[in-house]
Amino acid sequence: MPANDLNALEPLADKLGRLTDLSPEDRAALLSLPVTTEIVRSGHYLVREGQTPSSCCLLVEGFACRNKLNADGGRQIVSFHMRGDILDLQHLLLDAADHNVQTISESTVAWIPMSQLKQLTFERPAIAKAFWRDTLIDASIFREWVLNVGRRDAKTRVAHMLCEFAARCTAAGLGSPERFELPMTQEEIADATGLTSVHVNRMLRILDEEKVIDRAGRVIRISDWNHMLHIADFDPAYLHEAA
Amino acid sequence: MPANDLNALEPLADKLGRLTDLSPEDRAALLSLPVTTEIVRSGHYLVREGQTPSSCCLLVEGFACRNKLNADGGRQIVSFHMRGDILDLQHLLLDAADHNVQTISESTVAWIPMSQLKQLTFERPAIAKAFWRDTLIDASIFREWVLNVGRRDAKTRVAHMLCEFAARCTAAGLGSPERFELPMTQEEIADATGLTSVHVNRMLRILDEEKVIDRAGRVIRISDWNHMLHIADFDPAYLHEAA
DNA sequence: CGACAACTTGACGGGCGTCAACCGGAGTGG
DNA sequence: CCACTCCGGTTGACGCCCGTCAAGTTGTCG
Repeated sequence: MPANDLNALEPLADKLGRLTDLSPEDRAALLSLPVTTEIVRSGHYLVREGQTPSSCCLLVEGFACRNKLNADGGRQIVSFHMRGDILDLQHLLLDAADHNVQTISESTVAWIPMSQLKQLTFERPAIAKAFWRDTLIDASIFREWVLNVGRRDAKTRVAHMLCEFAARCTAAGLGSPERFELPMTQEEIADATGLTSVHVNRMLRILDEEKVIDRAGRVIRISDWNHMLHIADFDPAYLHEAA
Repeated sequence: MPANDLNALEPLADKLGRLTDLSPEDRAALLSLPVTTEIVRSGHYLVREGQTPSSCCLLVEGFACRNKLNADGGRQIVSFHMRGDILDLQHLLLDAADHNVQTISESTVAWIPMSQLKQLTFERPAIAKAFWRDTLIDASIFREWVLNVGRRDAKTRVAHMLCEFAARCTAAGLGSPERFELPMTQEEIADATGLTSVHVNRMLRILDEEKVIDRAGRVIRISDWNHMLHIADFDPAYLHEAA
């Protein structure tokens, strides 16, 4: 658990570099943040609803999700995250966490003291801008998820989730539509799409049978991406990936 | 259509003042923004998906919603807005609109040139902070909506939407749980909750019959707020209203 | 008083949840 | 090296919540 691992911040610097133009000085300032890295198992809670974190959690390797629970204990996953994503940037300006953050695979995370992050955003407007832009893209993704769970049928819903995950993996350099690996269980796909794991399984089987996707365990191959986009009602504009 | 209506910016200044501490100078700078006000009918589009607005739209009076359409033309409302809300702040940093913004009642809106807003956030960190905080709260509300449409049954879902609307109206000085008025049709409630207008009607009748709410046209009275919170699975923490 | 939008209610059907059983692979311990 | 456990995945049977369709009512505005 090194106290200051430069490599841990690289994925973040890369991601912010995709969001906005960062000067070499901005990038250097970012990379010199003090961090504590940690390896955690799948299912580990990084933030729990109600807490007021004093450190900010950066995902260096692996996958995580944000989720909320309803009164019956039903879980709704509201987003998935991967290498380079900051998982609780909102606590820079909000007090208590309004949702949980949990790993869905073994992961490496880096903790950055909130005070240092605050200072960095104060001193470096370009970095504040990149963070704000990241927040706005997050919000856009949430809006698309409201549409996905509210107004699409089960098959389209699952396909859409797969498309978004494929697109984001591709942007993060973790695969391509032609081949990427799902880190999550079918139950987690269900919690993300507002379905049950049984029905997710049925929909995946149908997508496979109809040759929309090609499954081998958790490895997904999508040979006809345009066809998939159509089936999934997926338009990547909401990801705002073009800088 | 006055070119510079000071009163139009008051609701915004009040709202930002609730989000963060603004110095008198910050407030004055905000209030001196050039605006063009306009009165529009219910159903008017203020922003359309795909556009890249050059002005930012502030809701001065009335109500609006953000919505997205799926491939079948189904509409999903992703948020409601009221006096003092900025409707497309995201276009400060994002290019093309990823959703529509539409009034749901006759409304007064104020257009602020994007360039002026950008400059203000550049010169006044406190205002940038307030805007960022507003963005973060928006995102929190979207997350709760994902949970609402994904993991709650129809009755709870409608009740939750009513609770949120009541809470936000109360914060904006537009009513109280004991009495507030819905500006939207039952079809719009349906589009916000991922249901159909027929089923929304059934749920409202049940909530009324069970004395959870008391309806008279679009006027809602909730005498036992704690009971309503329970029925609706509503915890206002996600609104982050305490400064 | 006619037109139209919003609201209301009933009948019926289907998409998805629930329940339950079984399979396969990975990890674990004897 | 095999038995056992456990988690995740798979499949079928059945039922309910909510969508669909359709008709009627109310209220409002011209």
